[in-house]
Amino acid sequence: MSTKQIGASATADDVAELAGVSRWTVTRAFKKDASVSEKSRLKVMKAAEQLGYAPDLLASSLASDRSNLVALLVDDFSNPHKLVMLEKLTRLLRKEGWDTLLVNTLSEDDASVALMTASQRRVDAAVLIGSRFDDKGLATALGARRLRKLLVFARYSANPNTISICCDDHAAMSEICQYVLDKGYKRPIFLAGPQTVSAHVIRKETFLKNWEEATGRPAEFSDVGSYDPNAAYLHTKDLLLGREERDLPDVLVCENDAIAIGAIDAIRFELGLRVPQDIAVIGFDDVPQAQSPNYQLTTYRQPLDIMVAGLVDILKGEDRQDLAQFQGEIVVRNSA
Amino acid sequence: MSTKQIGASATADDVAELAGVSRWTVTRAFKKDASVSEKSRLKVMKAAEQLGYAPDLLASSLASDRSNLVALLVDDFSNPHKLVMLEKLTRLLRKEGWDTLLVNTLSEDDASVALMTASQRRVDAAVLIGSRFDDKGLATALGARRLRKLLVFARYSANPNTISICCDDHAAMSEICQYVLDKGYKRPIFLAGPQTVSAHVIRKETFLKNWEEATGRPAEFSDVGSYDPNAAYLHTKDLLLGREERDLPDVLVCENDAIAIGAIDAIRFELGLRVPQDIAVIGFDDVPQAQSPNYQLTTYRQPLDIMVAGLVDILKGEDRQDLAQFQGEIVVRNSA
DNA sequence: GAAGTTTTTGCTCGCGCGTGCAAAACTCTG
DNA sequence: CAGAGTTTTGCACGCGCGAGCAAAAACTTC
Repeated sequence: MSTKQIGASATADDVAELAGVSRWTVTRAFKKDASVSEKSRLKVMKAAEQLGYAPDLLASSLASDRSNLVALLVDDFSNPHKLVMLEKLTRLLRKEGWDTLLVNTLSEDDASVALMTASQRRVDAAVLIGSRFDDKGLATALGARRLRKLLVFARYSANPNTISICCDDHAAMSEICQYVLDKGYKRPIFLAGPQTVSAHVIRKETFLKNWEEATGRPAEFSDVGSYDPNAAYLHTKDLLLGREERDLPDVLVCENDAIAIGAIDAIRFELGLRVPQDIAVIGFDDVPQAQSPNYQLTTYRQPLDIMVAGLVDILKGEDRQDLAQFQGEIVVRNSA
Repeated sequence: MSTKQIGASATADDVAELAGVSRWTVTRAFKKDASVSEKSRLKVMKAAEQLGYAPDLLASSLASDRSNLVALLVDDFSNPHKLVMLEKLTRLLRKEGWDTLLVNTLSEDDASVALMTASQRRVDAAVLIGSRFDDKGLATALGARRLRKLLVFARYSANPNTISICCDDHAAMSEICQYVLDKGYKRPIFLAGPQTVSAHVIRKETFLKNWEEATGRPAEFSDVGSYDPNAAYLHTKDLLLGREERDLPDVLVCENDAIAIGAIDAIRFELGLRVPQDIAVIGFDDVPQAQSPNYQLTTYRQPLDIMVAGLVDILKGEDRQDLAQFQGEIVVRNSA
């Protein structure tokens, strides 16, 4: 029957014929814990090798209703931390047998469309890695779709249909606040990112609240429009340039490293001041740049590897309830 | 027939039944240039809306033998330029109707396995974006597989089965060399990345050759093991620390920005020298960091947007022969 | 309004594989 | 070597949709 064309891809039928077994034996030979005799498995493998056969994952997904595909939705590529996360996620996922669909959420209101795209590919799960994803929008998008699992990575989501994998921002920021107090800083400014999403408010609110409780005075804050270092540079310049010395902060507590790095540049090159002697800076994430001697950024490191492993557990169907409470650690360098 | 479960995904059959048309009319209503009457298209869309239907791309791919999927193979996530490329690629691809499979090439010899993975998903094309992909390995991997197209992005490949989309490295580096000569630098060192892949040698060879032709003296060079800024930092330190002043270079010409940035840090923080007054630095890529006032890196900008558009043309089946000759431009900042 | 032309609709067959069951082949015991 | 237990193999059916053709419907024209 199967008159193979040269270069055409072989199917399980072709392999079966060549190996002298049934198609289903071929299928089983390629499945991990399937019941095949060693003898026929070898026959199959030899034939498959000859024909250059590999199972068609499309057909397999369709038939089995499991795609072994995970969609990663990313809405912000200016934060260098994204690259670190992408690396760790794609690495472990692939090791564990999942392929990764990378979906660039093109604009603010594109998340639900992107989610739809993913569901049309029958992904086993969609993972949101972003700053602008809005809980409300997600609830809608999740509606009647056949999205098996919706995860939010590295940030908390209150959406009940969603699984958050993130560290305990409240605890983390409390720790940072305590560090700032211990170091004796008096006039902090909190530099927050876009505050459109409720979850992002946690770090800011925590810092402001803890600071006020500890000192009796409110702390100043300011919202940068994005997590882009260059944007943070301009924002910090606008915020601080021209201030009297007594109105300047002695420490900038930043929602993350992307902001912190831009802020450091602005302090040095726009204000002509020194970090940390004149103004100290604290970040969050511990991006690769943070260890550059240029920045030596004191920051907070999330346990990314463990978090990714937790994500994989969820994909495997394990029931984990401890995924929104990971503890990281302050990495003390020279910037504060 | 179709007793739909709540929350279960609707199929074209369900929609057809509800809309009172045949399944194929439903299919057509969702296809761009298909012939459907406006009347039935509306009926279909209304029914689809009610049921939350969207075509199953898996089944569609299987039946049509077109997946609208492109695999991006990335083997090096430490170079920040990768994030820029990923953003631009995923953005345009999605706009044009392709989804993106991001494959992390885990180790040196994993490229062909990764390629296999992609082909099992029936991707319409696989795009290599990396530093370590080896032409020879690719030739093998490409063997009898059903990879429709294999592209190499942002670097040249001599593999005949492969389409390179890159700028003219020879011309670019000649331009840089001329700039270095014009500025009157006398003792350059070329800092190259991993030189395992023949294509990477182009920039280095071009610079060394042009320099020697112009000055009659050979230029020094050194190979950094990777495109990681932190690695480049250490390498530069080892290379230059302890040299007599007359043995120090007056300019470092770097294969790309990742290396250049690490080099600048090393010059400042290990040698205690100034950029560009003591040692100038030139990069390649124009990563976002290059414009930081900290670095103000003079570098070479590739026309990424046009290159990505070229890639899309290829995917669309257009025949373009001009894809390995893109011209970029030197971006002069303060570092050289 | 008949005949011709164009648009729209329906349908058969197949894409490549997995599920779940039943038949077949083996293995073991007394 | 019969009978019971175990492993291995084969198969009918379906996953959801698309290509390509033929039938039906809608328009034109005179």
